[in-house]
Amino acid sequence: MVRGKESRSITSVDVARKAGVSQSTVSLVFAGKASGRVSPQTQQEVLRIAEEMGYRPNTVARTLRLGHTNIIAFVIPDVSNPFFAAVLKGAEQTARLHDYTVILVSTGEDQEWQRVVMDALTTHSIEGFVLCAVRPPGDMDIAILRSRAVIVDETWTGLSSLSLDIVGGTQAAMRHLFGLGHRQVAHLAADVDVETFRQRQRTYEQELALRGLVLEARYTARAALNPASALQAARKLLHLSEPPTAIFCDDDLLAIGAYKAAAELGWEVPRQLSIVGFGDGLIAQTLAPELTTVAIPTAALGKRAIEVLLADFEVLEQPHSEVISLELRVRGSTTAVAGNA
Amino acid sequence: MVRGKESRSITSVDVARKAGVSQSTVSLVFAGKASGRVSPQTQQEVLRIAEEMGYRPNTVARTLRLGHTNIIAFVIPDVSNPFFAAVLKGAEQTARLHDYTVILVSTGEDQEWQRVVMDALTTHSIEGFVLCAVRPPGDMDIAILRSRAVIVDETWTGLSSLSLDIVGGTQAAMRHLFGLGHRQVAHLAADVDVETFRQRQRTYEQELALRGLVLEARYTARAALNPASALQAARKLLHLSEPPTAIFCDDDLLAIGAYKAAAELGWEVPRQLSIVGFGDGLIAQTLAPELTTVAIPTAALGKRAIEVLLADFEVLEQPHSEVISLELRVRGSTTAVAGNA
DNA sequence: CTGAAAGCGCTTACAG
DNA sequence: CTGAAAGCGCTTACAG
Repeated sequence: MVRGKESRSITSVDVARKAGVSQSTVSLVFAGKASGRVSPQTQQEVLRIAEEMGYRPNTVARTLRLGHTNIIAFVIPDVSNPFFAAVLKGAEQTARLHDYTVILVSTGEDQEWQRVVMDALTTHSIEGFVLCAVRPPGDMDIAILRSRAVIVDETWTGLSSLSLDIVGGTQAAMRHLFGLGHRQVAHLAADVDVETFRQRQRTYEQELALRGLVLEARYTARAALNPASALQAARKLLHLSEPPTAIFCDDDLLAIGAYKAAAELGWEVPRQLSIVGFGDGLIAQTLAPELTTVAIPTAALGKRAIEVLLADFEVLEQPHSEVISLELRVRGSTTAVAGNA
Repeated sequence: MVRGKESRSITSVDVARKAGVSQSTVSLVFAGKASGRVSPQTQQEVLRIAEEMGYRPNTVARTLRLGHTNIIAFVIPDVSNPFFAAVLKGAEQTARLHDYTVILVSTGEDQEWQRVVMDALTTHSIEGFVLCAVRPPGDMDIAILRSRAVIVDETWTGLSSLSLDIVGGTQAAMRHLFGLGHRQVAHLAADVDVETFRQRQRTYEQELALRGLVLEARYTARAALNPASALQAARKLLHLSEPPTAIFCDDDLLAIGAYKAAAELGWEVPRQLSIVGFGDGLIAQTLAPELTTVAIPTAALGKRAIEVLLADFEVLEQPHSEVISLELRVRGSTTAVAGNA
């Protein structure tokens, strides 16, 4: 394994020699296919010797022979976003139950992850993909991914998908604010080009229209998914001549910026500014007051992603699509509109 | 790769046949060892045909032949702790530069990760390990890990390590509080049995002793590394008959609980309670006021871990040990002691 | 400059 | 119940 020092490791041949049986016999014992084919005594003996010698089957050889690994790549745009960690956690547990290992591939900002994934894929070392809020690279042949990938929080023609009911979640958030009397509702939008965020934007606009409210361009501010960028964008909103009484944030991460901007101006949340987030992870609990937010069932999402993927491995039917509904969790960051407007 | 449908994939033999050359030639071209051994025209031709057929070398076969993978496992106790995500990010970038892939192994609460790691290791599918705040399982033969693993934020006999100057960091935090006049400094401790936290505890105690302050058992509260547990523990501290004027938290995650407990009592941070954390990730910026905390250079840590590991692969010398110093970042959560005591 | 062949360590019919 | 042997797809001396 390690360069430099070739401490050749123990193989089934070594064990066989020492146990005085054939290599096939050792192999059968370790593959769990020995019952009825190898006598119990022989099995015992083989296991004992193997243990003694510290033998462990080489999975690389096994994979080459069998033609499939047991590795699923979990592809996300950014490891430092806690949302993905939470989904991964669910995925990993479920995968482990089915004897699969999940590896994390973080694409980062560079679009170059295509290379990584293409390689991994076509290189036969990865069996399936969970694409979490990332799309396949544009120039990729989708046929190669078919029934080997499930896309989460996105959709893609030809791939199984697990989408979130972003529309429903956004509606719940907006209606909650409207119900509290807010009419000047701003949108702190994620400046990321994926469908999940475009849906929030569209629904935000539709909800305003449904209430007969005008959509004002200056009420939408865009920010990258980090607190610093969110703060800058939120500042712009709060410094408007007629500032919003509530902000709908595309992600809890962005809500951090809204809290900070409010604090800078000495505004009290929620009395002078109501804030709604999207996600409901650690951040929502960390903020004070705790954040009213659209909860995404992350662990369940990860679990389901693996289940769908494994099902896809078995049958080559149509891609499977599933929508997961979202609930608004009302906490301390929203209240009835006051005299701020 | 995928069960069910054996869409046999294209191999070097297929390419060779179509290109009218031998399989060896194709192999040499793709291994980048063709120059001077295969004519440029032939190379061109092979590449063209391969491209046309969608050929991609099978890395599993390559690994079996070569005897080493290019996979490093990054082992952490909990994916949902943002600290690890940050370290991983640094590790991943560096590994990629050296053509290694990092996979994430999260051990979870169960100690059963030993099985996972042992398997992975002895199974020849993983080349090296970064153990991040986890120790090798007790019953593991360390020889097998030697020069294949680097341990971060921990130490272990026989393994290269990257430790943090926890003592220095804790001293800086305590001295900062003492300098502000605090004498009743509580310790919100992580209830996790790893050296990094034991060091904080010891240093906390030593610093008190150095100032001639008595160590009061009730001033130390233990909590699991999540906000809910931290809140419970922090409550205990604040409800003491003589509550602390400052709390030193073993981790930023625990500081969340301290903020919450203070908020419950209507105490203002830092005026009525100073709080110091440990970590300095997203959480420190999310809390309001922003958290004074001991900063751990996560990205640099991840980067260095990979570098040390790769160096270990090359030479079989003594394990390498390195200590990374920590800086206190003073922010808004600490101030001079008031009349609260 | 090019090819035939051995071998990495397994799994699995096939024959006894 | 057990073994000899082919083959997964590469890499790399070795021979020409």
